[in-house]
Amino acid sequence: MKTDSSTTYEWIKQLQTCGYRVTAARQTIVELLVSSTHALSPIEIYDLGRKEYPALGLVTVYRTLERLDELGLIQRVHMPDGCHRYLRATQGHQHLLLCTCCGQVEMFEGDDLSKLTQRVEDTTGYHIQDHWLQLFGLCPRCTSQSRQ
Amino acid sequence: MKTDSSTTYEWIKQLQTCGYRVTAARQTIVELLVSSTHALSPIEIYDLGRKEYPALGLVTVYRTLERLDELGLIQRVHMPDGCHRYLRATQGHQHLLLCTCCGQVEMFEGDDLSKLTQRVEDTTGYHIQDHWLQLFGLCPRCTSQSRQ
DNA sequence: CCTCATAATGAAAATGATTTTCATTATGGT
DNA sequence: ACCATAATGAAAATCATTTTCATTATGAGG
Ligand SMILES: [Mn+2]
Ligand SMILES: [Mn+2]
Ligand SMILES: [Zn+2]
Ligand SMILES: [Zn+2]
Repeated sequence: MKTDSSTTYEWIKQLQTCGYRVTAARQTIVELLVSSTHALSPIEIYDLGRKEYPALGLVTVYRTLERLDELGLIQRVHMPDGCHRYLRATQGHQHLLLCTCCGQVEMFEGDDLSKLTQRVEDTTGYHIQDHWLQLFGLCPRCTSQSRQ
Repeated sequence: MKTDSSTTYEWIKQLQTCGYRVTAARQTIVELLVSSTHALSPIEIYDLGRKEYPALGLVTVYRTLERLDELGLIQRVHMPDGCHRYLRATQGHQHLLLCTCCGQVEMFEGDDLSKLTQRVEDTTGYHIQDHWLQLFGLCPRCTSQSRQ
């Protein structure tokens, strides 16, 4: 089982391997993303990050998110309001399930959209490159709370 | 076959039925949305609309889109950059297929995500309420152009 | 048709997220 | 230690969207 700190170390090492420098700002941001159970907005990362490293700038948060996204270490979550949040990427093809109440994010895999994709290609003549699939619902905790 | 103008009339009538007033701004915006083959951004609607009706304000575009969305006459398209576009809603449950090159939007139906949804509910304990599914690809025209 | 309450509008300002600019600082190869 | 330059943070700019507010236009009722 991978601990958060070993993952943090690996991410930093990957940044280094790609020629990026290791900085306090990046370490702070990486630690937050590695250990968070829900998708973080840039502002959240900024606010949480400054508790650890008060000099952190919001712009650096955006720039670091860009790098980590390039390296495939995090993934973007599209929120209904159009803003973005970011989440540790997992290995393999996965999709997201968001709690509409508390924001908790769960991943799931095993969608097989190939039949659907094939049929849509045949019907429309499009050449399909990518897909977005996100599910929305209530997490177990919010479900039981709303039932009262 | 429904003509654009009869659809425009119906939308206006629906607004009226719901107690909204019929105005030049709303007629202009409705006409554009009814006849467009691709998803329009608020700014596009504003720019196109002012050709018809120069006094049109961008705020009114936003407000009218809100109304039409409430009535289920249009649907929101989530773009990769986080901005929104709007498109005539179709009857029944449909999804979008966007050309990543020219922005053309195609609708398709017949996704059956119920098995997937059920499995994810069983696995995660979430109570799933909704889903987003969008496909991205190249439309036939853009496919042939990019092949040269 | 005329009146009038008020829904709707557009201009301007405010907001909030994200990006750009730029002078300063910190990293890491030498 | 030195130094080229990658990275940073502050401030300003940009862009989409929302709020505020004074003015205008709609449509119900007379
Ligand atoms: Mn998938
Ligand atoms: Mn569906
Ligand atoms: Zn929840
Ligand atoms: Zn195209």
